Amino acid sequence: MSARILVVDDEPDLLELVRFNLTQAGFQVTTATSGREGLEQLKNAAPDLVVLDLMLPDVSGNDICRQIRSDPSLAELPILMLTAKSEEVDRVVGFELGADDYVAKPFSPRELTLRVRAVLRRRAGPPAAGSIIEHGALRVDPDRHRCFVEGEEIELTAKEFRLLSTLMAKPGRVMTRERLLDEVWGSEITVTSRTIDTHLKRLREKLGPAGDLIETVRGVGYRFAE
Amino acid sequence: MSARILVVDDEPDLLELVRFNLTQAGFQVTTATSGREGLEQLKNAAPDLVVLDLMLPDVSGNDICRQIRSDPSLAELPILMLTAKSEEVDRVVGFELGADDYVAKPFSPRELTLRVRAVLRRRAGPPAAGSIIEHGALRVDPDRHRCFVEGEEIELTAKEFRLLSTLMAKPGRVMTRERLLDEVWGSEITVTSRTIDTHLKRLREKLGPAGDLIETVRGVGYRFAE
DNA sequence: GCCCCCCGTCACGAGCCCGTCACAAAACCA
DNA sequence: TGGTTTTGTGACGGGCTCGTGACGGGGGGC
Repeated sequence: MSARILVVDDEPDLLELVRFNLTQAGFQVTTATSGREGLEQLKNAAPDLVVLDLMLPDVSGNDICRQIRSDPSLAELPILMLTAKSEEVDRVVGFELGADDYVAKPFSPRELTLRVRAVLRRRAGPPAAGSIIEHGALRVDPDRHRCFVEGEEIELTAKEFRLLSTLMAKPGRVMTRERLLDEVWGSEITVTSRTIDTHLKRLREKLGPAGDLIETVRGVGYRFAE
Repeated sequence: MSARILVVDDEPDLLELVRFNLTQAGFQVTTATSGREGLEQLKNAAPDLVVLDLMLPDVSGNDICRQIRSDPSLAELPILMLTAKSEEVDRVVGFELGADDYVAKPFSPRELTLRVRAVLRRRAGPPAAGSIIEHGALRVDPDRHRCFVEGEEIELTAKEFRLLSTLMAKPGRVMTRERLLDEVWGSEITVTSRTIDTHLKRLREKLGPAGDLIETVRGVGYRFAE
């Protein structure tokens, strides 16, 4: 019933922290302290999700990510990346590496648990249809980190993508700026709420005509059209 | 309305700094200069959140953390840790013991306030079960921030919407102007009670025939028809 | 080292929401 | 019926909110 999670990190303290919290949250957790060890375990018994530190001494998180994605039996395995700097996230969740989501250090245990659950939930969806969210001419594929407008791919940055996904997850429902800060920025909330405006402007710009689907509710927040 | 926060720190300067900024941000702040004193206050009157220095002379922040978490009546109390060093170890220890977030010294007042708010927000959970309120031809959907009269959408401003929602929440019950000021305007009571009249006029206007559902109770206030 | 991209901030401007005022209307009281 | 109090209403100015363009910093790729 409960999902099995492999955590790979070379720092014993951090590893223990993650293990402790995910166990508390009801997951079956196994650990590895190096990339090599992690890959070994993956071959023996594939878990339902991998939490992977980007910075590892021997095999980097990048390499592991790539190896997982290129192995047919593991290609669909959800990956949650731990990154030291939030600037790295573009590569991580972009085309290059194909992680499902990321959590920037330092993170709170609660946030980690939430994101693990979110990724598992997405993956657990109807296997054929995947977890693609589609509204009007807009199509978003969280697993692949891709976005299409009328079939044409739009390249979004990590923040833009999360912002759009969050809004589209509950169509018609107003999200306050505070709420968006929680969901998109997570624990790294050192930004003005006005920052959202800027990202939204860029997002609308990139989406072109479909940008109108994101509605402004003055004095309240933003809403994705139903 | 505004959350109560207990700040525990042995450094008077820092304590004052935190107290000042959180007070400015609209919180009710109480302070303690030692772990023992902090625990004492916790037992007397539990706040909504504790800001806790990890390094305290008598009882360490860790111990307080542990004691809070092991006390059933306090187990859910959000804790924000202040750590002197941003090293991983502090973070790990704090989190493992159940702190909700941490702020590394030196920190900016803004960051502290932001994190306090974020923790409180997360603990508060989703802002009420947004059930649709419906009476007669009028339908109000707080989640979507939408209002319909006989199926046709009426565009309301933020204040108008809150005013209508408040009145509709208790149909048949008279709301005094003071009450409405509290509920709709909240802490910013810098408004004449006559302002309500104007908003109500505009609201009735927009609602058209359904505007009659808002009844005036002379000398008392307003009431939504049953 | 250089350039590019992403991100966060700021300043400016437009639009409109909001609050107030003054006056009209209505209700209450004698 | 007249005076008083309370509420409705129209108009107006200020200020808040949001959109937008520009800028700088920081990191990675080349």
